[in-house]
Amino acid sequence: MSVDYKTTVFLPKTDFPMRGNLPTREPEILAHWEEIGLRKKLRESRAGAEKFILHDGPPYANGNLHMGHALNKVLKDVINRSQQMLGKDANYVPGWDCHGLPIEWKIEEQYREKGLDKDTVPVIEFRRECREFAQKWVDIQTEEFKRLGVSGDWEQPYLTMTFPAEAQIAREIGKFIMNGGLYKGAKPVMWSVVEKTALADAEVEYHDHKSVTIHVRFPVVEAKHPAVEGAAVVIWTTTPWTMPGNRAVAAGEEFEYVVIEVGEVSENSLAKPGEKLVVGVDLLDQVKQAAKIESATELARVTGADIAGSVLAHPLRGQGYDYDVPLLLADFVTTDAGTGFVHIAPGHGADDFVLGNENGLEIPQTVADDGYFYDHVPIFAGMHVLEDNLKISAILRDAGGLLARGSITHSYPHSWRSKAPLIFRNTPQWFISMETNELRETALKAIDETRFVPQAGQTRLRSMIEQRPDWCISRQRTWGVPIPVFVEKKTGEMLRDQAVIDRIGAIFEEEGSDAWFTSEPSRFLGNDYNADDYEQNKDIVEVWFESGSTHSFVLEQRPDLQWPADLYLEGSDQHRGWFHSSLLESCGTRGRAPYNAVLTHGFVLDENGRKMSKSLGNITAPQDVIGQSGADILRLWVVNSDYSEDLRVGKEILKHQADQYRRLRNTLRYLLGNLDGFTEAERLPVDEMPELERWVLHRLWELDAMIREKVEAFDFHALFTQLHNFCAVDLSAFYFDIRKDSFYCDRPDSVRRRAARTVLDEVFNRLTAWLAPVLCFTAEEAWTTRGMGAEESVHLRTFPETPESWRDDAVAARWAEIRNVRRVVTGALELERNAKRIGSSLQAAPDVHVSEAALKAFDGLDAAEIFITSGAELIAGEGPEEAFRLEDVEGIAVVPALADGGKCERCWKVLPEVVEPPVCKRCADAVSTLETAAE
RNA sequence: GGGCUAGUAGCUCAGUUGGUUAGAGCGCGCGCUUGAUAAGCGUGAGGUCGGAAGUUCAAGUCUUCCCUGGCCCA
Repeated sequence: MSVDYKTTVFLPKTDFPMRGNLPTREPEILAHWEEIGLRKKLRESRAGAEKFILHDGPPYANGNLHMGHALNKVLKDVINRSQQMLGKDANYVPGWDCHGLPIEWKIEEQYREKGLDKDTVPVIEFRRECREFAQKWVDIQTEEFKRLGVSGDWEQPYLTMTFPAEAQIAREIGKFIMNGGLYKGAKPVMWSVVEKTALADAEVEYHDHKSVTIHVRFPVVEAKHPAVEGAAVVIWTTTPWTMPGNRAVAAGEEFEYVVIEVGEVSENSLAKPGEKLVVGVDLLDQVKQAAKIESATELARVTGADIAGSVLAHPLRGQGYDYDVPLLLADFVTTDAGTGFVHIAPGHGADDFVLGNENGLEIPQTVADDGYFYDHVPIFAGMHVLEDNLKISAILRDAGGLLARGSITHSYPHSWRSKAPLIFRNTPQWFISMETNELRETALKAIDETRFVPQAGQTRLRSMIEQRPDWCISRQRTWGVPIPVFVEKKTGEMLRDQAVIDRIGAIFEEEGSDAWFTSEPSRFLGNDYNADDYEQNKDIVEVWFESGSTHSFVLEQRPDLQWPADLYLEGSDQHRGWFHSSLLESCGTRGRAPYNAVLTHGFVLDENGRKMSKSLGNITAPQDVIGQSGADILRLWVVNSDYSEDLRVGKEILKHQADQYRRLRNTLRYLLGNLDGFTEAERLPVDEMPELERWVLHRLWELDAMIREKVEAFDFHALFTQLHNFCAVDLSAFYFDIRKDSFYCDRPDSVRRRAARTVLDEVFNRLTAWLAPVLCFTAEEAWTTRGMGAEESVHLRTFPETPESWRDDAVAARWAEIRNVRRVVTGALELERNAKRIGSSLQAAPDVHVSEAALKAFDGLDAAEIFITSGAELIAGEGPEEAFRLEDVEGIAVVPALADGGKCERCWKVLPEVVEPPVCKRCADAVSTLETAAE
């Protein structure tokens, strides 16, 4: 009788498909989670457990997600999920940054398209539209984040524009009002004299503009170097109107300057024969040409360092400009154009302002908001900064200060709205002092007490805090939280009264900060003050202050969270941003950082390490990855990259993620297939297991320890590399391959098969849990496919405890030796295969010559089973000359031979016992139990 | 221009205090299996460690300079 033995073999059986089809399946899994209320169950399951709070840095609500968002949120999710698997209560509350300029622009843009003027729209109406715009993008991004598999409180996220948030932001500013940290100062900003408003950098357009240029003498009054005594330093500027604001001249420290005596000059030259001038060596020819100097004698050469500290006189000395003009050193001085000296007007340039501050210079207010000089400005009062430059240079000429006049057409900033040229103008602003209350010192101490991952973040943040100037928190804008300050008109003093701040907070809490613009000031001031005596500030606070305050209105105020956060996690640009502002805000109000640890990740680049940009056409969009491959593929990319540096992504890299995914998925599938029908009754105690199974348990023990360590270190790259190697090298290529025969052919009640299936069960339980934080969809699919255990979701589980007793270093060492021998055997068989002497390894029965030590490792083991051959002879000794050896494995020699006997039709082994019957004894026995069972 | 940071096989990454022929996984080529089959196993080929100079008995590892990127400033 002929039997189809294939039907008697226990082949893997599972509903878990080989192909993930993730773009379709993932949304189904999301819907399922929604249906069973997974989020609620998760929170309940961890009630009372130790909290792990990763405080979300709010993305800006004004567009679709890009890869940077995806990377950031997936990393956060992997960390939250893995902390959750450690048994902690990792409640994640996502948030959004809703105020600010980019949204204002969008709304203004819409107005322009409709032909409306922003200034004719009531503030409240404008703010309402901004709010709606932000809300729209919050909703869109919520859906996009959810689709990535990010688990969090999407029902109740935090938004910086909710009334309670706005109220708390105002109260936080109030703390700085009360503790004296907030003060009113001034700094130069881009200013449009047409619109009478400050402009942000992004609102500035550059167009060609023709400017009057002047070379001006600054006579040396006190020389630091004898060579410049009696000489005049020459500066060049394209903005004559800044001369009244001049307070210093800057030189380059290592630049070379030349002192000349003027010889002959052209007829209409303003230079005087015999006078001594100082200019940069490289620019001497240009200056001579501009000043129409025909000849000059070089008297000396000096460096910037030589003459620094000299004192100069303003060219209008004696006419109201009698102060000393110091000669300073600055690294922004160049020799590209001009004279090698830069005239410094601290109120009219960013560099000038910083240099002025560093050197304690006066920062004069010379220009009113309409572009006319203030009345208090000597000589120039009433003149216009853009229109009267010729007049200004004539005045300088008459005073003997002008060396030359010219004009230049150059790229110059203009307003994007009015297209009018802009000026840098010193304007009143609100600052938080870095020194009052020792804010800088407190912040630096807080940095030292914070854990940084990677460590380099600490240095970077530290050096920024060390160097940064006072924090300018005011913006002359509309969409944001107003700085809730009243200034007494008579004294110019700001009002410091906690009762007023409390009132403002209470009103904002109910009505939002719109109330600041709609209510009478008396409502906030109460009965103690006369509203007429006070000026209400209309500046809003910059958005970095708002997001820097999220810890106060999210962590402190939600009972399901706690302050400080365990972790802040953002891209490395946030050293200047959120990490920075949160630190300052919290140190200024609470004396310490709002976080215990800070993790930074790099930026997403294309496959060549270039920045992604539309013009390069190298953009990878998360929506496309999800649609084509699935969110789990994107999540896999995150952990397969080293986030401590910049990450690359592109077609080829994503293809590799899909390849790796397939290996993981098939490992799960093989486990499921061979665990079909496994019950507790089949489980075998560890001490009755073969050594191979005990080796697998040892590996699980090792991995368990590794995973817990890597999760705490947030090192998912190392974690996943090892996990993948375990699946590919230890399981698929080794353990599964060897035990395949047992799974398929042993009788179900055999010890060997029961042991192996018990181990598969342990592997499955751990692998699904270990993979779950990353492959959140696939792990769930595998877990629910098996449909066992009380938990309805893999995400409700914790990493299974692994008994210490599974550790067996002796077994590990022995099997390392065994695998070495095995490598030589497979190498020898490969030659046989190439020579067409064998195909399947089961056709072989090699003689393996081994050292005594190796022989001992095989003690009590079936070598043929491990080699997946039909037979194998282990022989102590060196073996014959012609035997196969591997260079890097000493003392192992293999002489291949064909297995002797017939091929068992069921298990395909070639055994002497298979002669008449078509199957071997083991298989005959196994088949008989099946027949018994069938009867 | 300044601060921080990176450049190791086609790809993602390891490479300990400088010390043998620089490793892994994936991909690729070839072979086997056809009972994990749009899977599985085996095996092989790939690197002047961004470049140059230097220190040293010895440099992927230390020093200097240069090139190419990235983030933040100016």
